[in-house]
Amino acid sequence: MGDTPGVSEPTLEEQIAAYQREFRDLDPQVEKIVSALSRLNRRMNVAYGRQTAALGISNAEWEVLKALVLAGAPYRLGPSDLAKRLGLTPAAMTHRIDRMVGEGLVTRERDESNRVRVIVELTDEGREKWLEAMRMATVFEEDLLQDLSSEDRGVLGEVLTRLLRRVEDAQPDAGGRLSDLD
Amino acid sequence: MGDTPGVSEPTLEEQIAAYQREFRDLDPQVEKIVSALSRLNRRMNVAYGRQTAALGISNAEWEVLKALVLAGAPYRLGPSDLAKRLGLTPAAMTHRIDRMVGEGLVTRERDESNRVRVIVELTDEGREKWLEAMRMATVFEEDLLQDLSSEDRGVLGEVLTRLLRRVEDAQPDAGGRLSDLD
DNA sequence: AAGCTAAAGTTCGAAGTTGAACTCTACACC
DNA sequence: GGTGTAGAGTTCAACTTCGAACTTTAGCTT
Repeated sequence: MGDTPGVSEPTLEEQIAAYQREFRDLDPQVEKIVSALSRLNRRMNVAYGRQTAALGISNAEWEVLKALVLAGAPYRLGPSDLAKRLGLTPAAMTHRIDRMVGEGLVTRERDESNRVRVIVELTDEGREKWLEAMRMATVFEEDLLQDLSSEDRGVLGEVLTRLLRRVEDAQPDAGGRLSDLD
Repeated sequence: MGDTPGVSEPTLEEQIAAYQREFRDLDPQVEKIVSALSRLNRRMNVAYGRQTAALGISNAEWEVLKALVLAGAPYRLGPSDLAKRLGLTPAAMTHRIDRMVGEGLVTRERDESNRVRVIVELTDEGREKWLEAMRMATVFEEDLLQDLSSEDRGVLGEVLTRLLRRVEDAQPDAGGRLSDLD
């Protein structure tokens, strides 16, 4: 097998060098930021995935739990609201809720004051799962940022929010699905 | 229908405030960084998705084109290598390549020197698509970072790579799928 | 009041992904 | 040289998602 050298994923530095070779007018500074961001995000999702799996749920389900908790007590939202917040189609939301009802994480009932609507509500078990996931997540996040001084953290948070505001203004979620795509 | 107030996605600030309400020992500084990162990434993927869609390809296909270009001339990789780099199962890779062969973006042929292997190679059309996507992406990225001074960009790039190194060390891709999950 | 229109959810079929089983080739060992 | 083992890639069934069609209810309009 002396044929193919160790063809593993290129490092960030190799990747940037390769892009510059193939695409002359590339700003390496910009590329570094964008690529690091994207890789970092992927790794973080993997980490979250391992943690939620340890709790017997999926990242997808964790997203639903988070949205419900964020809504505040009594932790209720309609399927459409949930779908909007998670960037899913209503169809996908229907199935996701089916599953989670089956697992006892949420309940689904018709809104008697407006019978077109459905209310999805967090169960105690769902809330408990969220809490455990949250505990694990914060440990991981704290570890991730361990090497950053408090000032660095402040600056990083500021810069990222600045960038976020810029995309959000350019992309006012109008109309469009916020599908994840990656 | 004056019943449900405008239940739209909470802003980053609202989200952090809500989490603090529900989970006492949450570091708002950490949460801000992590949430901004994740939202930013989602928005960026939406933006890339619109651009690649304008070229008649998907983000998924763009990822394959990128991996092949990164491999350097003659732009060849095996399905397993591709799968590893993209964080997909070999099964998914098979189907993805099927599609892309049908669209003329890549070719697939057996490696005559080792007939177990398959070589996926970028076509000229595939390379051209990559180039156009790259041009659009860099315009978007430059616009995204427009408000950041060169020093800010440098610092941001450094900090992000530092974080990336930290997760990569803790998570040496060993064994595990690098599935995206969100 | 009858009918229109809009909105909420669900159902259905097509597309993409996954994990597991399977096939085929290359290489090592006795 | 035959057998075994490991690796590459594909096939298959189950699951998740999407887009579009559809059902049901609420609120308008005349």
